Amino acid sequence: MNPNIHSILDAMDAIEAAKYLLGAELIREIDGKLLRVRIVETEAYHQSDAASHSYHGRTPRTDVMFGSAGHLYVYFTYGMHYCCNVVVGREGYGAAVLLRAAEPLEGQTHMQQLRDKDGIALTNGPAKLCQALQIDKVLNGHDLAKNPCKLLLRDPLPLDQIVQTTRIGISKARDEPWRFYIRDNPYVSHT
DNA sequence: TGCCTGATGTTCT
DNA sequence: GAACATCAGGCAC
Repeated sequence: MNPNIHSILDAMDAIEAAKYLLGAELIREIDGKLLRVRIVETEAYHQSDAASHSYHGRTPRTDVMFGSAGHLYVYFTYGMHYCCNVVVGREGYGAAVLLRAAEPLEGQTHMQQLRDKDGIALTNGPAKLCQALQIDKVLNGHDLAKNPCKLLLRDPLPLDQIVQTTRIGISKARDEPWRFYIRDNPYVSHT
């Protein structure tokens, strides 16, 4: 049974949650096919973070980020890519954890078809992950306790398996060490 | 291996 | 009208 992800994530700030989500599984169901991945890389974003979408306040776009924890915040970027975040923290505070990379556990064949790629390139980047799991704006605001996209929390990883570094792919607040990944995992996008 | 660039939509100023 | 939490392909070294 999936524990209540809403109450667990509601009680965490983005940084705690970014660490906690490492090792968690994302289960996506598409046309009866099951795709399952293990999250291996995350980034924390919150309201007092200049690189966060919520930094400039609540707008129609960032609305779900300010909503209740345990929901999916999907946004479109660079004209061609989606990225997905897990909303965390209490309602009314704009915080989320960007899912940057994951390790396929089940349904690789279907992911290959969606991505037209194979191997590491399947899910080793935020937009790649979304493509492999067919996550787009339709799922923006989706409740991760429900099908067709569920978050399955796992026991927190031992701290010596988690690497904490500065974030990548952004221009603001580059120096904040709010990126986390699982040590020695080949699917981590950049080390 | 590593830099540079093009593709391209949505949001906010 | 510019910025953007990106990716993949091309070319130089």
